[in-house]
Amino acid sequence: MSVNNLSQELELLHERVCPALGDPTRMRLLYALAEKPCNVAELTDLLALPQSTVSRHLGVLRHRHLVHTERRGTAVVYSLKSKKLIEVLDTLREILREQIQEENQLMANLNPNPNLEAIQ
Amino acid sequence: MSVNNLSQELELLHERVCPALGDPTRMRLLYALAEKPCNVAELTDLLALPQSTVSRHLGVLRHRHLVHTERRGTAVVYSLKSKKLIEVLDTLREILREQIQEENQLMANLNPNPNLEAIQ
DNA sequence: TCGATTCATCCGTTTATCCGCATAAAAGGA
DNA sequence: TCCTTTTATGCGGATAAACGGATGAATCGA
Repeated sequence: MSVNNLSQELELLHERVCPALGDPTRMRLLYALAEKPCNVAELTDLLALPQSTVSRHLGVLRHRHLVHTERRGTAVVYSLKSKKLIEVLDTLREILREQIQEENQLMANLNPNPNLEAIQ
Repeated sequence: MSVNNLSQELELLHERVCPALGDPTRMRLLYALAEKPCNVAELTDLLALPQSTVSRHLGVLRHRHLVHTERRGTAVVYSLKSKKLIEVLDTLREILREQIQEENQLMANLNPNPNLEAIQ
């Protein structure tokens, strides 16, 4: 398979990689797996969500080859295939933090001393 | 505003940053703006899509404060607020390329000499 | 003030995604 | 073989997102 132009490559990216980042539950799963490999039951406990929900989200990651799976008896152990998704998530969190900081700055300028006003 | 735990932060990320990466048209817009600031008409030409479609996608980026806008007469010039989104996209493309390479490897193992077979 | 230009938004339609119960499928032990 | 444990999926309903034509809003020049 080859990718001929940017537009086509981004289409592929949207199908095959981006869905990993499109849901907060999947992001939590990725961070959990970055800590250590886990089976579905462990992840279900950790996230405190129904098993079918967790399995479905893991399926999204698995079908896109973003995680590795290994059967251990009746259990299936999931692990992260590449740390790069975590790098990406960390960078996105930096962007979020910069945004929030910028908002706070704006608020401070509009309302120089909110505490005093709230007290009095 | 403050973020107390990972789960909550990821929820915020999903609302405020991830939508930028959730659509191939928006990714194209981000790459276009990384080259140089553009107004909507220029982007509409570049992407060869209806103006309303382009404007709507720009709105998604603008409402999340991921791009800067400046009115120039009747035109509105959009520019990228941070290069970090481009870094993220580039890393995602690396992940995609690794995936594709891995698939090709698998194919090669299953079918050691596809060219010969195709010819003969 | 009146058109022309440029952009944002409204609207109805279509498509995609998420949820979780219920159930199927896979594996192991009795 | 039958039961238990663990995981994956079928299904229907709810929600969110994308699409693009039509229209509204902002700005400029005449």
